[in-house]
Amino acid sequence: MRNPATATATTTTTTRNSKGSKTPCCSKVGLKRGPWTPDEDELLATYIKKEGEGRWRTLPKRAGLFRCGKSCRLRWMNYLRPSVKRGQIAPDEEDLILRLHRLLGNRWSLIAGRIPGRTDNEIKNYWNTHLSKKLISQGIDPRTHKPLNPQHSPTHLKASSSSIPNPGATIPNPNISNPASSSLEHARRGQVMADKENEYFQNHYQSDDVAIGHGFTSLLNCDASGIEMRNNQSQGISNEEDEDINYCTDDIFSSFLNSLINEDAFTNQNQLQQQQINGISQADTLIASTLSLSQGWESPIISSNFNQDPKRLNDHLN
DNA sequence: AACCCTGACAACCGCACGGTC
DNA sequence: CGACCGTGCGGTTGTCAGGGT
Repeated sequence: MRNPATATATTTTTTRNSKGSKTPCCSKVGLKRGPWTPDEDELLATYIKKEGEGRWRTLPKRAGLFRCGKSCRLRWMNYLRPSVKRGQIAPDEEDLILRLHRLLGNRWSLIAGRIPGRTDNEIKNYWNTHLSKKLISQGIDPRTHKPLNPQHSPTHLKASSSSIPNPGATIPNPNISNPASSSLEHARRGQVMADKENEYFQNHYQSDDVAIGHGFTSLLNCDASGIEMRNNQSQGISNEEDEDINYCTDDIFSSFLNSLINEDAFTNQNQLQQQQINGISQADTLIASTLSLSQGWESPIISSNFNQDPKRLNDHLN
């Protein structure tokens, strides 16, 4: 429970992040919190249409709003932006969210980027309120997308599926050992994924050892707003790295994700469950391995191409 | 009518990271 | 090199509407 008193605190409070910098927050004197009024929305939307986005910290003052910059940005990004699609999540969107979550985990911004008009916040909320419960009711762990009942799971899946589901769980730290990461199974999963990555990138690049090494991680670096993100990220990096990031076009990102999303195994949940009961399938291994990339397990092809430097890989994944 | 409970989702918070000075 | 700024992300909390008692 948040203490209501903090909303009307009479002292200016700031917190410090790990780098020691001040992080202004909405608890500053005189700043309004809580739901936005139509008038505030109008002020914000009008100002941004006229002056453009950015400089969020000073925007409220310039726009005549008594809100913190973060609050303004959030309101614009999640609600006021013209491109934001309101209304019920369609069945096909729901299906896509499920597939992407299986691939990417709680990378809401990445997931949102694949669903036009939907924001990360909206998808996150929808997941927590609808989809996670739906999966649980189907006996599926929403975090791992594996059967909840350990009795029905293959031995090698028990470790990750026997826990109580926690939809809001933090993505595991790659540095913290994962049961799967220390096993032969991990090695096998990694090799399958490595083969799949190799196959994919060999089909899409002429220079294997260069492209493979950077391709997948570049893809994960891409976001919905791929172009914008590239523009931002490419600033201040070397030419060589810039060239690598240029591999990360929207087309490549799309086609690779689509190639994973459209795997037959994704299309039938019961079929997938049966495969898991009978024994791990290649598609399942691919899913697990792909998921592992976003959740901290290690893929040999990735690490080998990052000079055995998990930190660098992790940096790219994050 | 009043109260309680629950679900949905908007909003907030802490943190991380890249860039700039 | 360190301090600070701007921004984005994921997790958590607050608010409110609607239904049940």
